[in-house]
Amino acid sequence: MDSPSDLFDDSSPQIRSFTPGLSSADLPGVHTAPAFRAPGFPLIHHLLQPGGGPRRIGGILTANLTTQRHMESRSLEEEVTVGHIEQGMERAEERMIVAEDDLTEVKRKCSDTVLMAEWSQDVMKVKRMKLECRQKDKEVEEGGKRREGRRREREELKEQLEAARERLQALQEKVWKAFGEKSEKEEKKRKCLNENGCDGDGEGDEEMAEDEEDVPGEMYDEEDIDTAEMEKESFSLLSVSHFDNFHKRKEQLHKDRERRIDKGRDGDMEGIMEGSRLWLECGGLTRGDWDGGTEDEDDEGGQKFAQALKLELGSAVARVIDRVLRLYTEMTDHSSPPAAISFHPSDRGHDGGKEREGWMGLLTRGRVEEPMKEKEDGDREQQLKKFKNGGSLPPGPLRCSEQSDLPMPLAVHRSPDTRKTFPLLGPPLSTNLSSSHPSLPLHHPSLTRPTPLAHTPLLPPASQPKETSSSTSFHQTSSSSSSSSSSFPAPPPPPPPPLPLPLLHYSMQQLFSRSLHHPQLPHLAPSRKDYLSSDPFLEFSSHASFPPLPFLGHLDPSLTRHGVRERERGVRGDGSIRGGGGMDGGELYLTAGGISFLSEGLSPCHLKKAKLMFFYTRYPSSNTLKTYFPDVKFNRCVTSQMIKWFSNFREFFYIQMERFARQAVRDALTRDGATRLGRESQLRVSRDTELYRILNMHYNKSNVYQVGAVPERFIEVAEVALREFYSAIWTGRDSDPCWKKGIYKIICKLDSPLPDAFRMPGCPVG
DNA sequence: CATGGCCCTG
DNA sequence: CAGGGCCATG
Repeated sequence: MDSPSDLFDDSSPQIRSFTPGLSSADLPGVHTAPAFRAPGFPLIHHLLQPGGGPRRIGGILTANLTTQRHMESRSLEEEVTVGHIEQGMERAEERMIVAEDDLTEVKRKCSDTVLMAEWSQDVMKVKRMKLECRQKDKEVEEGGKRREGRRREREELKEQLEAARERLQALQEKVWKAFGEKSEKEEKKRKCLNENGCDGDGEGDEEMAEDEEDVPGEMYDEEDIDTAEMEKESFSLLSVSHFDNFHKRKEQLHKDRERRIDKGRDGDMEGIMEGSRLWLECGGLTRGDWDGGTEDEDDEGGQKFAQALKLELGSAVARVIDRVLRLYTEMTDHSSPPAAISFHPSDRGHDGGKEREGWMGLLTRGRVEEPMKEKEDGDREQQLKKFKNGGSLPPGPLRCSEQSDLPMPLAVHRSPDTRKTFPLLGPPLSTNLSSSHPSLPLHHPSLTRPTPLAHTPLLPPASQPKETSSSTSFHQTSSSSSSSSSSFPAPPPPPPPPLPLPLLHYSMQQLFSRSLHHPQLPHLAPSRKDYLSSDPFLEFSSHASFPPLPFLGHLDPSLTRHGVRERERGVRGDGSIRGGGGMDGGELYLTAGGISFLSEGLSPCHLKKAKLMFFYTRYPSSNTLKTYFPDVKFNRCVTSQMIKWFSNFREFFYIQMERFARQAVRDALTRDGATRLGRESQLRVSRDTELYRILNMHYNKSNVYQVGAVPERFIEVAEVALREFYSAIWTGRDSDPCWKKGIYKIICKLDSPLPDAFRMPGCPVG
């Protein structure tokens, strides 16, 4: 039960426990309300400073008592969600289990079985307590007598907290009995020396110092990191010996510290985040604890573990309390239902962390996609609901109305009072595809027009597409028509298709993000699934070999969220350790702060993705690129490189067009008898032509899109280009030095909106 | 200054 | 075929 692998299982329930009820439609105000706590509210972060606990034996006790006082002074009159406390307790328990594991390791060295047994017993007790708590929660929730129930809840919770605290203290004592051969003071002195700035007994000073560096600035951040760290920690527990692990951590610690020193004091938030990260990074070990050298590991290992343990316990309890408090403050701030507030990363869409980060991202980079996406979901769902209920809008293609309703998908971070918006409907470029080219059938799924037009000949003057041609090149593929609602919540009851499983191997990133816990993504909100039903990419997903593209980007914005965070922090190459080298070329980055998915540079993966994107857009704006490469840290260089990519793509494209056009002209000239027919056939770009083969080879080398999956639209565009080239050459316009410009102009208007799936960070498997 | 196109190179 | 350099354009 308490095997290390259970840690994962143990932690997943709490992820699930709150997410399902969190569909944004149910909580209209959630994503609008600033969920992060009101600025200036002190909470008890100062109690949470990690150094405080381990450095003095009474640390935790002090913290707890202070916390208690704090709680009582606030009197906690507002309702408190049992669930959150439970969550906190679970986490505390997790921590304890981790600690327990550590202890097991130590135990093996110290062979103190008795203590171990006691410890296990205690842990079990806590567990049991937790279970009871959970049961009570359910009872209480179902009871419906909110008011009384809450009051009682609070009482019970308080009691339980007390009990937990006491238990933790007891545990502490036991641990210290076992490992505290050295006196606390000695330990402290030693550490002070290591820290080289502390005047022996100055607890206050120490606390202050710790406050500056290690206090988690935002619980949300801490939580996020915490989870990641837990995972990492647990992971490492499985594979690496503790001491190895600790040494690694130590190294990272050093790096971290260096970086922090480098960065100096600019950016309080960064510092804070770093601090909390640092803390968690070393699994609760205080900085400097491991500076002592490596020889006497076994000797001091016990002590250190005890310290780590103590820290873990202390922080866990403190966190629980802080959670409660935070919850309390939030309850007073907004009247949203308790369930709406969750501190688990998995609902980051509705928690303050996400929101904050979104905003931070906004502030720092002006990127709005990430925060928007969250809202989009809600909006989509709302809209869906609206359709179901009111049915005021006609089902089916609604792009025009949408667009009128939605001025600029990505332009502005809309104010919280979200109107119905559908930013996902398409990238900004979609406007290019207005009916300014009436002669060109706009076949792209998301380019549906108010009235379905019959297919019009591609080439205005000379050539009419023949039946065969239209059957191959122009046939409205079932997919394109069926997904005509591509970027829109489709007709009223769209049965959410089953989530494609292969999703997971789209990129290792997913594996590492949350799939670790639940590969099946059971917490998917329905609104998210709607993407699947309405996304043109379904077309491709249905192909066996097409790994269902990156819906996870939406499903699990934590990826991009990490990206935002890293972005905020301005991670440099030196700060990140390139990890997961063999992972499909993905952008898995191990930074000091955890796994990050933000790529500093561009990988072959990105190139592949860009090529696939070329099927849709030949002239992506830099904004589009930024939108659809959320895992790329865009700087001038990267941006221009990517632009350059597309420039190269175009170049190749046009070269081929010209080549084939010239060939066609030659053919036409040589076999003038069959001119007409020959020319017609030459100017086709159906899927069985050489030109198509070449293009596909180039942009879809690994056949991520199976044959036939390449967007029809692209073939049309290619055909247009080919014919333009042909006619230009035929009429001798190519003598003009810039004869291609006109063609470019035409082609650039034929860009299609990119499927939402491309928003996913990562790499298309192919 | 950003961007795109073209030419050229390795 | 990716990318660098150069130039034109806006």
